[in-house]
Amino acid sequence: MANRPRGDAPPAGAAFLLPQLGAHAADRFAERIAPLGLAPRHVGLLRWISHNSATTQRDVATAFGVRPSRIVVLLDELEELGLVRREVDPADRRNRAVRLTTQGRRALTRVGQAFLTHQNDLLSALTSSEQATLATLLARVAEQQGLSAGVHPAYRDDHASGHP
Amino acid sequence: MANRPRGDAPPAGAAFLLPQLGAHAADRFAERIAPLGLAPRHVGLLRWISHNSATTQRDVATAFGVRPSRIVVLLDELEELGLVRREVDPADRRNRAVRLTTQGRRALTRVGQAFLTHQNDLLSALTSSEQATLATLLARVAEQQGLSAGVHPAYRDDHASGHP
DNA sequence: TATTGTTATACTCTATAACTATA
DNA sequence: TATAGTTATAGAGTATAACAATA
Repeated sequence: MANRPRGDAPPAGAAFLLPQLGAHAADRFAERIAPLGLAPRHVGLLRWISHNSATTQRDVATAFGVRPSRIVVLLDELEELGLVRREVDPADRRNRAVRLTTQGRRALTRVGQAFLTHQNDLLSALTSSEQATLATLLARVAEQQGLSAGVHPAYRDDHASGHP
Repeated sequence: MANRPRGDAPPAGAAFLLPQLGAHAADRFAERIAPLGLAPRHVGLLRWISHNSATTQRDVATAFGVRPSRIVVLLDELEELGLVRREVDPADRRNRAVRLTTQGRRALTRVGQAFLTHQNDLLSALTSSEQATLATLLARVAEQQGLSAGVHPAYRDDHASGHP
């Protein structure tokens, strides 16, 4: 697929390679978890829920910096797969306590395995010490650019601040 | 925007950072060229046209591995901006010879400047020798993963092979 | 009949805003 | 009235397929 346009010396710097490789990595990972019925956008959410049992949807939305209605859709999909449960909070019936099901926990384990396989394959061109160097350099760039460490690009949102 | 979900030790390996930083880099570059009326998906096309004057749209589609109708839309946008011209080939009136206008050449220059600024900012956390190391490592990963050097992720397509 | 380019249609993902129910 | 969650609507971007013009 996609031959290289001939007759054009392409830039080979990191700034050009990053979007290319980033999209590639995301695609490969997506392929690996697709059989589980999951997409990358679900993974961060699953992880969050597994670590913050019974959070409210509002909390999730705030934590990821997205609108509540976005969370609704994602949770619908996860609930459809039986990986997540919404329970009305008896104390304040407006709140939903979101929890992982047993299936959800199992799915998260499989996602973790898929990620390790993916990682191995993606970086197989490099020795482990080179992989570490790469990770360090990327982490420094990420930090300087103000990227928060745990947030997957799938949760980008424009609403950022203020009024809905 | 998008706080880091608390209580969760995030993976910090290259495989996790790549999609995150790749998306970030793409977004930042997109912001820089947006004032020109351009998006990342236009850039590779502009560059191709500048190096292969009077190509046919079919050739472009083949080179980028996308369907011809995709090229139509992109060229419509570039023509709208006055950066590109389609000329009917008198020899075979089915073909359109695509050329950069003077404005198109100027735009491409500005895009190049924008890219340099972008690159400087994006990698400012690293020394130049570290930037070179990063580029080398990324290039090796890209090559092993079968990524062709000149193709921007904006041109990904699923049709890959065979029959339309 | 085969090929180039175009148009029309549909689908995915997400953002925005209106709405319901609780409080 | 204010807040949690939901539903409805709309928009961007792209894939797919039907189509017209030309060969």
